[in-house]
Amino acid sequence: MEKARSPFKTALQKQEEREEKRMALLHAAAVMFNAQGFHATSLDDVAASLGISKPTIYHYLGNKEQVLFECLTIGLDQLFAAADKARAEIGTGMDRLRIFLTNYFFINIDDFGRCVILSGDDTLSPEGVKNLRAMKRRVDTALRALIIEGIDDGSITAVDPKITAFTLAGAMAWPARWYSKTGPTPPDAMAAQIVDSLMTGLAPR
Amino acid sequence: MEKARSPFKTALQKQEEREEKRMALLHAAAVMFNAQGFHATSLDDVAASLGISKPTIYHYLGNKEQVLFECLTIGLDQLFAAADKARAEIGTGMDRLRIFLTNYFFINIDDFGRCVILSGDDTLSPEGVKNLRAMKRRVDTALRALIIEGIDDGSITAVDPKITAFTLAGAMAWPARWYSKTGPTPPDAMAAQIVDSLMTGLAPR
DNA sequence: ATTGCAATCTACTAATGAGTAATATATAAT
DNA sequence: ATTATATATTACTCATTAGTAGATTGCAAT
Repeated sequence: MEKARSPFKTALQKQEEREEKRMALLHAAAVMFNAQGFHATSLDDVAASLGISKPTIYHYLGNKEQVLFECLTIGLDQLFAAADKARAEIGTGMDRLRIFLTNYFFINIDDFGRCVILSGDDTLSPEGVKNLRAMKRRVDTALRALIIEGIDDGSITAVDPKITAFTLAGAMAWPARWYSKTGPTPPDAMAAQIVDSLMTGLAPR
Repeated sequence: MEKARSPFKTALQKQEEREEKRMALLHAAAVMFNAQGFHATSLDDVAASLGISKPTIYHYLGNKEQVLFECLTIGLDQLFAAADKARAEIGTGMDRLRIFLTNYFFINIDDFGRCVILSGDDTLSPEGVKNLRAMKRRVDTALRALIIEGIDDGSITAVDPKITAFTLAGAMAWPARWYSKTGPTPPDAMAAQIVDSLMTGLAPR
């Protein structure tokens, strides 16, 4: 027999509710940071957009910089997870690079990923910048590794991995600035077009 | 016989002095906007960096948004001039595209060009955004024209001009975020590497 | 001389927004 | 019952900063 639905919450449920609220706050903040920029967004506005008051944000997340830092961490974690997953895939280096870049695109046009691209390093404290840089470096390293593996197995033409990683990252980051999911070209199609175009450039000849 | 150097200035000299001061103000503002972001930079700070007071900025430039708008206009004018010049050059479409992109790089790592890339559209009033968009579109149009000319004369492989223009723009914009002129790789070398890498991708096969 | 204009300052205002203190309520634990 | 903890609020403080008013100085033209 099922337990009757009870209004009395278990510890686990409360934990989950808290986490859900935390995420809702972060998401609301990310959206507003992306739309208006970090400094132009007040925590009062973020709170108001969820129908709550500012101190509640402090209760769940701490100060404004921490809010941003959490958003960036989520975005970067997504990128890193995508890199890990792509690297574990079977296929040539180019195959796996294509998979990674496609997901890179999806993450970059998502709220937390956009945050990573749109926030300048300048917004954080020196401490925060250091942590952020380290996370970004991990993603860059993974990207380079994929390129190198492709060169080694002959699926990618001989290029400079470092420069190539930068140009690819730049090309993938740019859409965060202008692409709208609700525009004429749906995300899948846009990702395919951009990634195809880049892959053509990297194909052996 | 030469005129004696006189401390009494002609109208022209005064005009020039004014213009020089105006530019010095814009440059100082651009540098600080790039380093800390628009909203995190106060006009008091900009003024202080030149040893003057805030009202002087208002005397020369008007309000804060106008200061930014001027900076952006200068950067975009530089880009457009580079495009014009490249298009007037002789050589294949690819040759001219290479010339344009190389200069695009130099402009983008310069103070006013950086401003264009680092400032989100969000910072300006709706009016300003409209003007800015129009200027950006002109540059994008020129870039696409070069790509199309290259495809037509066979110096560039058949690609989608729109998508290619976006990926190129993204790849060229990215260095504004991380490249430092005083780092290990000098601007010329960095430009050459990046542009070469992109051109390889566009070469016919 | 006087009037006007350009450049610059000091000293304000008015608004905004980060962060906190004190408080209220509800639930959970003892 | 009582005490502690989590959630959320109102109502502040304090610092920052865009923008302005008004004064000052000096040069230039009449």
